[in-house]
Amino acid sequence: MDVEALRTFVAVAETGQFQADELGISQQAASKRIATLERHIGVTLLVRTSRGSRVSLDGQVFLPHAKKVLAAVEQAEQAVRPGSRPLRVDVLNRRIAPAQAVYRFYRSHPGADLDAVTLSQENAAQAARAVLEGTVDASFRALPADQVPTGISAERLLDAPLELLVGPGHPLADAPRVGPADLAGHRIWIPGIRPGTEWAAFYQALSEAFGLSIDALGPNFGDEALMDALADSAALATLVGSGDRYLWPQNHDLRRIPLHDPTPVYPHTLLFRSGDQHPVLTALRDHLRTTGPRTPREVWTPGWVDR
Amino acid sequence: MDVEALRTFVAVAETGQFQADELGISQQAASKRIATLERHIGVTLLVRTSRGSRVSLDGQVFLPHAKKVLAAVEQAEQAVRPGSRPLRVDVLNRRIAPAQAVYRFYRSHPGADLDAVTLSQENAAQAARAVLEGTVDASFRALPADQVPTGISAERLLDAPLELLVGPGHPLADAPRVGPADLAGHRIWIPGIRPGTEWAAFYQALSEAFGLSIDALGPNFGDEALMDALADSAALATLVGSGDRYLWPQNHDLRRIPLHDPTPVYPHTLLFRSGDQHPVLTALRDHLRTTGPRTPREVWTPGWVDR
DNA sequence: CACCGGACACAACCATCGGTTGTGAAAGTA
DNA sequence: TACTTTCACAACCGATGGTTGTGTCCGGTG
Repeated sequence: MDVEALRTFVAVAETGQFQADELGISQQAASKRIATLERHIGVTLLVRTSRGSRVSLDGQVFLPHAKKVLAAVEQAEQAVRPGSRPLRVDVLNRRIAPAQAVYRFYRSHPGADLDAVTLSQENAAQAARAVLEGTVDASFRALPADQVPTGISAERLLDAPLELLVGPGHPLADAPRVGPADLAGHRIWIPGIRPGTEWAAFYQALSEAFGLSIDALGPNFGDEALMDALADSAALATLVGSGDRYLWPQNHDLRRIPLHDPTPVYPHTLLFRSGDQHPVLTALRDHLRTTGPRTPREVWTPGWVDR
Repeated sequence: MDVEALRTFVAVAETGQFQADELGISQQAASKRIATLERHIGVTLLVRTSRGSRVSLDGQVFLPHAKKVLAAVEQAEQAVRPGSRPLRVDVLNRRIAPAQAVYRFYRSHPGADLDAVTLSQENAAQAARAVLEGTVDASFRALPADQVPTGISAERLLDAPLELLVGPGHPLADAPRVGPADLAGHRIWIPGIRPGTEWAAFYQALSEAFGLSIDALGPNFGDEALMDALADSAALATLVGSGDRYLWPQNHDLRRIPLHDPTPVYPHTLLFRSGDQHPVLTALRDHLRTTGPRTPREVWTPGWVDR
């Protein structure tokens, strides 16, 4: 049974003629459609005269059923219409740049139907699978363009500049700005980075590019422990995103020192299903493209990042 | 939205794979169907893996709606399925042969869902229109084959032999059998036949064929009045179908005298919508074809009757 | 009474669609 | 590594469903 034929039948039944102007098909096509429908269900639905058509008795029985089918179809389409449910965005971690960017987007789009979740996937490949399966609609990751699975689109929408975070006793504590190469010889500790993740790859590339010694291994005993260690050490430093909200460097007299010439940036990339029509997703991408903190200054990213 | 695609989606969702064996289509066809459906509604319904498919979150939302559409379609088809309502047969008049034939059919088919109605249409053309419009499903009439409207089928299924009905004083009252030609010169009165009807045409043809004087005009004052007149008259006669149930010739000592050589028969023809699939209609036609009182003897019918 | 116009069906034609078979890629398994 | 399973893509092709053109029916009209 063809849904379009039902639509045609309802229209003809209501207008009384096959002149289906608003149907967008010719009278002959409407005639064939309904003839096919009648042949399919085995009864005559319309009484044709030379001055129009009326519904037969069987047609009168069939009409409300046809309308019910059409209503069910409409409801089914409505139920999954893009935008009918909140957009689920994986922001990785509520402290870092993606979460704050999504929050700014939400502030500037008050009606946006949006859930920010933290999925805690191991790595970008698992996050991509979660996106593919619909667990979330989008996820902020950093993924080389040639590793994006089929069915997933990746857009680099958020560059997070890195800053050096040191305690008051560190030799660079009072420098107004630091170049990445200046960090050579200093010990940089970034706990909680698990091997095999894109974070590990990023810091690996960074250390190779500038001859740094970045210690990205070891368990993470919590931000407080890290900050305590930084505050007490004259040799230890770490790297954080310029927008990361740590509570609170001030409490420990920690210093954020911007990196320049070039500025290493972490290339947050939004993964989403190719062709996803969700209006909030579209708006979020537009927002990030136009208002994101992409800096015009010279930046450094790993070689495996596009552009 | 294609209903078949919904059916396919439900099957795939339940089996977990595109091996749509019971769908009667190939795996590739199922894949294309669902891809088209997904493109149409704008969301991904299934998560494809190399070992089957699972429904995505959107698919889980969509699935019950799809089932509802299919149920509505099934109900719509059920509502007008041939046989879902009683067959309405116009028997013209409960006294004459068609009504009795339908009654015999009903007796031999106890479960048959059947309404016998008397439509009181003026003539066969109007009855045909009523059939076409679905007011009744079938009507017993006598209609030349070349006057059957398009969309109507006509089957001559019931031959009603005529008998002479006379009072005890009539010259032919004691004849065991009479030939039509023997009636020439006798006055035959058949009240209640309106001009323009197929009955008038039948008696007109009969009178011309055998040189009879049939008075078919005049109002019908009721069967009782006719029988009273017959009982009292030595010159008056009328013609009745051999199966017609008049109450009661015996009361007036009326005589039924069969006509032979040839036997004029009234060719009751069943009009019904071409292609009507109603099982009771099919059974009724079969019944009449096999058990009807079609006589092998020599019969007379008007020239405009087929065969 | 002949003509006209509205409405539907039929015929011919054609693009699109939805099916098939054949093949390839991905991923789990022996 | 080789094999199996499963789904997607490509090529092909007949059926489907659209179009235009035309015919018929029938009621209204000059």
